[in-house]
Amino acid sequence: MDRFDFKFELLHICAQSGARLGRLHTPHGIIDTPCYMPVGTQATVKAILPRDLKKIGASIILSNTYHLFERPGHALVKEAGGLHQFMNWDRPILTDSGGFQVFSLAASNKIKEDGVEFRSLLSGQKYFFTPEFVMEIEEALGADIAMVFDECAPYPSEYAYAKAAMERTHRWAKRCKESHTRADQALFGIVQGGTFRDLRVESAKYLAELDFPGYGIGGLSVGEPKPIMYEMLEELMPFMPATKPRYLMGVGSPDCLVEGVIRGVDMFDCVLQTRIARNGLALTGNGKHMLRNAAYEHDFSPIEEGCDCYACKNGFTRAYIRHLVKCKEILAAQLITVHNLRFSLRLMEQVRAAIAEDRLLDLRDEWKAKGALD
RNA sequence: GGAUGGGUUCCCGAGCGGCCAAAGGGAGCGGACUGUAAAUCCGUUGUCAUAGACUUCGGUGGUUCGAAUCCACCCCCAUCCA
Repeated sequence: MDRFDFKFELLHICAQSGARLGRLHTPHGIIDTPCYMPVGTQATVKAILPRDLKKIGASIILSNTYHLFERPGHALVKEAGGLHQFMNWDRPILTDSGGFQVFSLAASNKIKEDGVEFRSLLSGQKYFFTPEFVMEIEEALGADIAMVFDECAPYPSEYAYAKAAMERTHRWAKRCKESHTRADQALFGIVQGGTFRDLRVESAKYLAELDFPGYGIGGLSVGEPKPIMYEMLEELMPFMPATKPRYLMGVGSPDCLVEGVIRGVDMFDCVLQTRIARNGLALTGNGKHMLRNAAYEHDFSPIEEGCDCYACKNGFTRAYIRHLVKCKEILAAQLITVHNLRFSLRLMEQVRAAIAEDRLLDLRDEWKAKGALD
């Protein structure tokens, strides 16, 4: 494809909260921000059809470089015509770089200056990921947005280590940028720096200079208390280019989504919604409901009164879903997944509307009072 | 009627003199889950209770310092033989 202009329109800033309302243009469509991106690690958002993802308003989904590299292999995805065609999803896709896997599977990996040596947990095979190789994979996958290969320091980390990981991430970001060739794919840099303010600021500044079309904020929500994550966001945000989208990686729960938006985040992704769905936990406007629990045995109301998801609109009751969960029926995962995703996407729709009306803090407080953010 | 194998805590099922309130599953109950090694994982499940105490292994007796475990009789169940 020809060069694509990944224009990010900053439409409005909430007078009450400072939250940003925007619109990101990609080859496969426009994304209204702030947005929540459902995660489809293995080229599928678990337990839901692409058709239904579209229906509930998912404008972009995530997939994973590391997983697809291992299975089925990026060459195969390329042979299929790219990830969109392979998984039958014609809206935007963002691929994570595998940097998080380096961190989350650290026991079996060696981090070196040039890249990371992986011992695959799937096959036992050894691989060596360099920034250049990751770019090759991500280009073969062909997502609208690719992430640079980064190193995500765990929490807690020593200052020296967080600094070293951040600096390595910076060098890798530069190398990613230099080796990235697809003009129809945006490459986002990733801010690191652990839980250290000065590092976060330094990282934001450094990456801003590299001039990426968008920026991930990585290494947060990795076990640190929420106030620390919020503080880091507040510290680094003034140094993020205002005209570029900001993507808080791996976040989050309803409360983190709202608090993130208030602190200037434009994009989020999180596996929580789909994972807890498969474990019987539903998100609602008055808090989480563990539908497996005996409390719902005779509860013939929908997961959430007034919800417009397929499960809630079509007579699927809590009692029935509890039955399905207890029987480990696949339909339980499907129904709760569609609900949790719709809940989160609707939450973001409402957040966007509130930004436009300069009342996001009011909305946050209303939700808090109702328990929606518990 | 005879032979053999069995009857264990909600269920299945180990245990075969003390380390047994009794392995392991299942089921039940509860919890966790935030760039997905996750339709996963963890806890709990006799009673009262802090410790600790008390009642359990078909029934009744017995042997023993001590029995789910050994003995006797009885009651059930399964298979086979008449």
